[in-house]
Amino acid sequence: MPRTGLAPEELKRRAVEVANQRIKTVGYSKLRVTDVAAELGVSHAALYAHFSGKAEILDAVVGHWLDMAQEELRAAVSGPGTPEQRLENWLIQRLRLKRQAALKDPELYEAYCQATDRLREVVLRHKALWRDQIAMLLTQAIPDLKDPAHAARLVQSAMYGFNHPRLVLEYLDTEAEMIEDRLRDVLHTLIAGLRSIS
Amino acid sequence: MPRTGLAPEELKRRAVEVANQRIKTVGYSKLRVTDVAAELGVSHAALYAHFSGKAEILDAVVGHWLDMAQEELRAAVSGPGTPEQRLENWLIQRLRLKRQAALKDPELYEAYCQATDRLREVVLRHKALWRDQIAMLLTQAIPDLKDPAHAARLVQSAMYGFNHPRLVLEYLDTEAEMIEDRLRDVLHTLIAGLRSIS
DNA sequence: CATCTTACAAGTTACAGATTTTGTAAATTG
DNA sequence: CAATTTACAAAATCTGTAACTTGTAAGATG
Repeated sequence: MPRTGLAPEELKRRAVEVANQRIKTVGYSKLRVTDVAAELGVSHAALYAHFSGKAEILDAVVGHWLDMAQEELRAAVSGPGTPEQRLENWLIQRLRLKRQAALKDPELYEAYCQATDRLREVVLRHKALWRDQIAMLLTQAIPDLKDPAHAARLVQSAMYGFNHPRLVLEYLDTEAEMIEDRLRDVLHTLIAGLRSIS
Repeated sequence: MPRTGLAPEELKRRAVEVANQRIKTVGYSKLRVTDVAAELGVSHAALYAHFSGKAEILDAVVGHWLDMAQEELRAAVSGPGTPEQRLENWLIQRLRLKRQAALKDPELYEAYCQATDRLREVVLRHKALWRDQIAMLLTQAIPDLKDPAHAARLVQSAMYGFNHPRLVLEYLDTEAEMIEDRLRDVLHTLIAGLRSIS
């Protein structure tokens, strides 16, 4: 019988919640698993029964944040407008979410940047997910598209300069509208290109 | 009369040369203006008569390196092939130069990265120069292109994910061919798009 | 009198020892 | 016996201090 009176899953959930909160308040670099454990009222060693280490806790926090973002993006996919407009919306929305996160919770965003730098599995999983979404929208936007997966990778490559977490940070003090206009420009030119080639 | 027996310009040239060499050997972060001065046989304060500070020396080193790169790229512009091929060549060449620099002189490349991070004037000047070259080649590749400057900015935006100094570093252990193929893909799709819109 | 040196304040880095933190294993508890 | 704790080694971080660097100013020199 667990002395915390919590099911393992519940404890994990709470640990992630506490870690998330602490990153926001004390900062990413000062997150200590000792403190998280203390706040949960257990010894730090107890957490090692549920997480393989600090990295896995961080991954869970970042994963949770990515899941939230994923959820918000779903709306753009099934929203109104032509497929091309929806793809544009989706890409713009993704960029805005990152910028907002970087402004509102810089420390949490830093955790995401670090996870990206280290190519953590959480981030790779979401990148693949995003590529699938782009492929789907592209297929709708360009009916006779030959290789959606290839085209999606192409679009993602061209968008990397707008979407890379660190570059988003770099542009944070640039007018959002200017960046979004450029993104749209690149996207529409690419789509025109893909249409003319198909 | 200068007690070094050197004209100001000559001393500046030598200082940059020494700084360049020292970055390569002892590393960017360990470059001391004291050491540069010592190697030139003058007191460190003497350099402050010629440079406004350490940053300006670094800028001169990076500027010199960028000028070399610029020189090497000129060949691609006036090389053989269709304008589209020349543009492709030029972009690929630019990427390769960076990758080679990052591999061969990592510390010097780090200086360049830092200069980019801090948006030093040297780097901005060269970015504008590059954009002009792209605009020129685009004009040749797409005869009835309406707004070459705008198109060049578009291409540069889409290429940013390939060309940003830090991202080049990030991809350093990825197969060059794979990245170059993606770059070509993006470029040709953009050109196809620009053609179909014009 | 332009060029350089010495002298100096303010800031930065280097380093060594103390303290914390991380992660593991053996012991404990319900 | 699963969940947790205590105990502990290894790694990372903090702290205080000495040495070094940067940049400035006042003075020296050809």
